[in-house]
Order: sequence, then structure tokens, then C-alpha cells
Amino acid sequence: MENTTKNNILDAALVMFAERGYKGTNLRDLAAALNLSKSALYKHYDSKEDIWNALLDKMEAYYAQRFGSMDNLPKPPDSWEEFVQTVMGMIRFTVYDPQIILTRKLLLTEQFHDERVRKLATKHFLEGTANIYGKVFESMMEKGLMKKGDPAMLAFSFTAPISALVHLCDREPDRQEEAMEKISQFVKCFIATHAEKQA
Amino acid sequence: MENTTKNNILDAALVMFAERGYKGTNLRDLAAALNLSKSALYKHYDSKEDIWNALLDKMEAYYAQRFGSMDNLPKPPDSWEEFVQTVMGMIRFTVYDPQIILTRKLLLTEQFHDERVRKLATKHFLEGTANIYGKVFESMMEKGLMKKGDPAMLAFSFTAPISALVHLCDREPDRQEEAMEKISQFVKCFIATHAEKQA
DNA sequence: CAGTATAGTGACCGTTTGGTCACCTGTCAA
DNA sequence: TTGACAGGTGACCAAACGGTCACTATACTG
Repeated sequence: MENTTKNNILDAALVMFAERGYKGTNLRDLAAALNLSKSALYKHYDSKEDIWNALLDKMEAYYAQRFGSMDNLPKPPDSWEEFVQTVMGMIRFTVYDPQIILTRKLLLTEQFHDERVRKLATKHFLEGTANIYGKVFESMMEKGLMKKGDPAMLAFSFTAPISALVHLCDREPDRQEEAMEKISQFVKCFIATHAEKQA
Repeated sequence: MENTTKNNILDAALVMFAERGYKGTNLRDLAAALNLSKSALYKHYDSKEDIWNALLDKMEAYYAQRFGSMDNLPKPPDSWEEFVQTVMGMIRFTVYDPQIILTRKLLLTEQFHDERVRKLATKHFLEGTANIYGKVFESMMEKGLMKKGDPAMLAFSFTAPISALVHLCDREPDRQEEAMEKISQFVKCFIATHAEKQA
């Protein structure tokens, strides 16, 4: 993304909105964080709400690109070792990337105050990742790696517990290691119960 | 609970804090919702923060009573039919009870802005229910109803997906039926994979 | 009956907030 | 050279906010 002031404002806005909430964010502090005067913000956006909407536009575009097209699916793994590595890698990225952490916080804390956030939250927390793993499991069943069953339901029972532990990481960063360890255990446990036993 | 003004204030505060957030709640509207003048609030609480803290005291007391003692465990079921009935009953209660809905909303939206909420959120969303089902599964394993395994991990993989769907109900009340149906399916699916096969 | 605590009111105060305005400065095209 | 324009500043405004205060009415108590 370009390093224009307009974009810098959105970056700083994401931080403040995520940590203090929409109502808790005031334009003076936001401007100060950018080494700008408050009135400078109004050269780029018409109002506080306008900044908020621009930020949501950006987030919607991001999710449309990430979850919308089926092109960027992770390639279906050929073994469970490969599966574990891919999955744990994606989770680690998701847990540690500062921007994604802030996005999750914003979606959680503002989901009941804004209609667009509400929809994005469902997409992010429920449907997005579950759909992806649905496709992955489907092809793993065809390959005979995984016991036959409803791929969507299995994907959901795989995704939801991981998501719960990711939320724990956001909420209590002190317990990140513990949570990551539990995620790893859960993944093993999930594999143990759903892998097709073969020679 | 007694019908004193002091309690009525807390009830109305729960509604407003849950729906508008702490920052988004102002004392004029809160007083108006109670048919009181704003200054009357100060006869019962010293400040906005004081109301907030009193509400959290009440919530902490509730959770200590609900999750703290092991006395009020649901009695371990003797069959899977009984299990399904108990579980679905508890879930239905949790999904439809207005006060509990508001509590969940408050915990979600304020978890990053208040230390006490942070801890309550982990207790409520992660440890509380999982611990309960851990005990239940343990005794179901002993009874030979359930395949042997780590009861804690199984309880977690049972609880987390249900919790995710309960959150969906809060976020999009229009999809309550759909979510309840999916919960029911998930429970069946969970039983199918973890029940000990017997004559 | 007098005195005192309780619960409630409306006017008021200082601060914070989103937003506006006149003004300044450098860049770049006519 | 000049004039338009994008980007930035500080002073200012009205509204909203949390909180205070003097005052009133009711009820309980010595």
C-alpha cells in the first residue's frame, strides 16, 4: 500500500479503533499519533465516520480478495504431516501478525454497533475459514486420507476450537504459548479421530 | 433480586453497556430509561465507573456461583438420548435468555477495555463450560458410554463449536433457527464419532 | 412533634468532543 | 510571474458529557 497520508491515517485509525473502540477514539489523539494537527485529518476525510467507513471499505476489500475467490485456496496436502505443517503455519501467522490481531479485535468489539462489521465478523469468524477447510477436507476424503463424512461439518468442528484459542491469544497475550500448544494438541487429536487408518 | 432502585439501575446499565458499550453509554439516557433524573443516579452510585464496577461485581458473583463450586454440575447422563436432551435444553436457555445474551455481548465488546471483563470472558467463553463438560465426559467414559480419551480436550472440542454458533445467534438473530439446527447436527455428529459402540 | 436520613429534582459547571474557518506554505502549470 | 491547489496549522465553536449543588418531599425515629 502506498505511503500516502490518507493511508497512514487508516493505519493509525485501525490501531485506535481496535484498541479503544469507535466511541473511545477521539480525533485529537488520532492526529497526534500521526504527528498531525486534528484539522489536517479533514483535508483527507470529511468526518470521523468517514474515516471509519473508509477503514471498513479497506477491510471488506481485503476479505473479498481473501475469501471471495476460490483461486487462493491452500493446495490440498498429500499427507497429514504436510497438513499439520501448513495449518500450523497459517495459524502462527494469524496469531502473530499485528494487523490481523487488530482486525480481529475491531470485529469483535464493534460487531454489535455497526451493520457492516456484523457481516464481516460472521464472514471472518465463521464462514470464511470453515469454507476453505471444507474444500481441503473434501479433497482429502477423495484421496483417502480422511474418513468419509460431511466436509462442511468437519471443517467447522476443526475451525471453531482453533478460533476460540486464537481469541484467547488476543485476549491474554501472556498465554500465547499455552494456547499455541493446546492448538497443536487439538490438531493432533483431530487427526487421530478423523484420519483414515492405512498401512 | 430485590426491586430496589439500586438494582434497577444495574439492570438498565447492563442493557445499555451491552448494546452501546461503556464509552457509548451516557448517564442521561440511562436515567431516562429508568424514569429518573440524572442526579438521582448519584444518590446510589458515586460515578459512571462506580455503576460499571457494581455491575461487574454482580457478574463475577454470578459466575463464581455458577462455575466456581462443583456442586451444581449437571448430573451425568445414563444414555446419549438423555445427554442430547440435557445439552440442547441448556443451550436453548443460554441462547434465548435476554439477560445472558446481554452478558455475552458485554463480555465480547468490552474484553479489551477492562481487565475484569477480560478475565470473565475467558472464564465464560473458554474455561467455564469446558470444565463442566470435562467432568461429564469423564464420568461418561467410566460408564462405558464414551470412547476413552482426554476428557478435557474432548470437552473443549465439543464446547467451542457450540459457542461459535451461540455467538452467531447473538450477532444475527435472524439466523437463530439455522444456528440451532446446526448445533443439533453438530451434537449428533459429535456423538457419532465419540460414542462407544455397544449392543 | 421535631429531627434526620433517604430519594429525587433541575439548574449549573468544567471538560472533552467533532467539526469549521481563516490563514500559511510549497509545488506546479499557464 | 502569477495563480490555483493540495496539505497543513492553530484558534475557535456548539453540543454532549460526567459530575456537583442547593433544594424538596416523604418517611422513619427519639
